[in-house]
Amino acid sequence: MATETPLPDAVALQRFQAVAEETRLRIVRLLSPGEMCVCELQDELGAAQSRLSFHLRKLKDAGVVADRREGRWVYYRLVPEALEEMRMVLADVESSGAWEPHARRDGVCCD
Amino acid sequence: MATETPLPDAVALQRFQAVAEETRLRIVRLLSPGEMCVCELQDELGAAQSRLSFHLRKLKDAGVVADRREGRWVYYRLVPEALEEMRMVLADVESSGAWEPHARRDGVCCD
DNA sequence: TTGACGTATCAACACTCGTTGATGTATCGT
DNA sequence: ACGATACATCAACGAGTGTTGATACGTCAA
Repeated sequence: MATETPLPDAVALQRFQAVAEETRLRIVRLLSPGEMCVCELQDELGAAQSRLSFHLRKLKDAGVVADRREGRWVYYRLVPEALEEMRMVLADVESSGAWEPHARRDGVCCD
Repeated sequence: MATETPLPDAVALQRFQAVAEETRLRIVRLLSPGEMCVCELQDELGAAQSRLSFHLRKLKDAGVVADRREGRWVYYRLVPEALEEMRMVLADVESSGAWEPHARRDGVCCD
């Protein structure tokens, strides 16, 4: 396998995609106070088990949540680093701009 | 506080959805230093015109960008408030957790 | 007016994504 | 061993989303 450029955006993009869905954003908010097992989330969301499992996998693949098995139960928790990284992406975009109107060379924009 | 509706509000969700796409995330980053007209973005992205227009509309509908017409050209710029709001959503989720392992009543999690 | 240019919108298609129901896997209690 | 529970995975379907090419709209210059 050739060294494919890791495309630093790819990870961030996947994380935004993970959060950009109603059920998954609700899951993230539910996990905010602390970890929960799947059955608890199931109660809170009123979602079918396979549906919930599908979304939890999306979040896990994106690194937004992590899981831990304890006996029969699997507990999910947030990964603060992932959320922090997303915030930094947004902060970078926000801060690098001078927000001056049309700070371009004068003349036409298209040649 | 009777705020028993931590449901992800539609606006924040729409904004995350707007950013959670490769082309649109690139657009947001390109607009970071300042506004750009569509043809400039077209050059930078190498995207077809109708495709770019489609994505710009998504971003605009979500309130992530705003546009301004100047003669024949339309300039797009970021809306800092929208980005700030997204950051706050993430910050709220991050801060409200004590990150203590399994801070639940002991016993089973599911009755 | 005419034509050229920049941008938006539309219809059709293709593809991705979320949902559902069934089946599979791991752990526990008896 | 067995059955029950908690969770994951799979296949099929439907719905949503992005792409493409054509067309429409608005602005400017001649």
